[in-house]
Amino acid sequence: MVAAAVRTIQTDGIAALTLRGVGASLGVSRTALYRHFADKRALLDAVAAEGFRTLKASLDDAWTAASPGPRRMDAMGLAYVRFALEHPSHYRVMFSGDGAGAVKDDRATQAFQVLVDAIAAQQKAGHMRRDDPHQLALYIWSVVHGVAMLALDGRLPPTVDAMDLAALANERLRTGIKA
Amino acid sequence: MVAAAVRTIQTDGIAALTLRGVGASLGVSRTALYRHFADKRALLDAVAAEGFRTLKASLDDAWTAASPGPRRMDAMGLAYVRFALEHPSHYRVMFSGDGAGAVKDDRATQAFQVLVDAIAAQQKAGHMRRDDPHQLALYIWSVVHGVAMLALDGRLPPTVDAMDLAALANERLRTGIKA
DNA sequence: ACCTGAACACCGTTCAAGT
DNA sequence: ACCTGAACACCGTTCAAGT
Repeated sequence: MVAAAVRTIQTDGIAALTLRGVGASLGVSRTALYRHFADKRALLDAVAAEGFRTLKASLDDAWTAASPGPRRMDAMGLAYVRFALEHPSHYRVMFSGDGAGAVKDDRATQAFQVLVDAIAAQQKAGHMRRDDPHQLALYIWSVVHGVAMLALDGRLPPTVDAMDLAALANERLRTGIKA
Repeated sequence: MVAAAVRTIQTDGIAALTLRGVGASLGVSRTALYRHFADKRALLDAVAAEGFRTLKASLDDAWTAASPGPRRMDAMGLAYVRFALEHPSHYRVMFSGDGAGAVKDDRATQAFQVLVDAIAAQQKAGHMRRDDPHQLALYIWSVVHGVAMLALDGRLPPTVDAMDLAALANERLRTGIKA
């Protein structure tokens, strides 16, 4: 069900996500979805939860794979933007604003925690200034989220590659918060 | 008409913006709007254009009022985030994704140019590293846009003040791009 | 020129009813 | 337990018709 929803969002955009459509693509009545989800929001929350789960995994992998050193966090920053570019439908739903469901927030917090932990590690290793890790994490999150959203909303000039901007952003970001 | 649309978006959110509602709040039939706007998108484009116009004015004012020096750009960064917080309905519509209308892009480019010009000025004054101003502008835009979007989407912890985060972001941002 | 009412093809959601 | 069809209260949009 969630998979079917993601599929339609991917091909036709989030606005085209309709319970009737999801039902039809599953060969089932529209109202049948109400046996599994309270309403449309609940379906979207499930999509968002799945998104935050795979985002967390991506960040974890990037951090683990990166070799230690002052540039280690760059890998996570790039992985974040890459996730948004490769899963635009998930990403859009994850930050669709409105209200924040409980599940959604839970998963989001876990993904955020990966960032906070990485910051603490870099500080301990003497690679990053010892500001409050939570505040620093919010700042870093803002940077990569900003790059991701501008790219997804088609706000970057056609000549600019989103991942190039992400690389530049990570470079400047690191310079600004180094120890 | 645009004012009526903005009013409803402000009170009830962008999803509740309905042509019938706008018409009713103007004491006019829903279909009457089609004499003035091609469709709903055109109405939203008009809202976005108005938003970009006032954003440009805010940035201009902030830059003009700020005293020269290495910290001069901070005023613009804070003004940007403040605009988003004070005009959330406009801001949401301005970056609602989908497709980019021509008018919308025109105004957006003008607002963006204020940033590019400010960067060039800071570079000339020896306060900022001489990277390509356009790339630098996209980076700075990403930072403030990220802060604004996280704040508007309720993604910041309740304990965190959005303007405080904006101030921290500007501080780290400046450190990362200083000459 | 500007507005109206009816109509069309959609929505999400509810509910009685089926197996 | 799971699904269905009809129904309700909405949408955006079109169009013939009014002044």
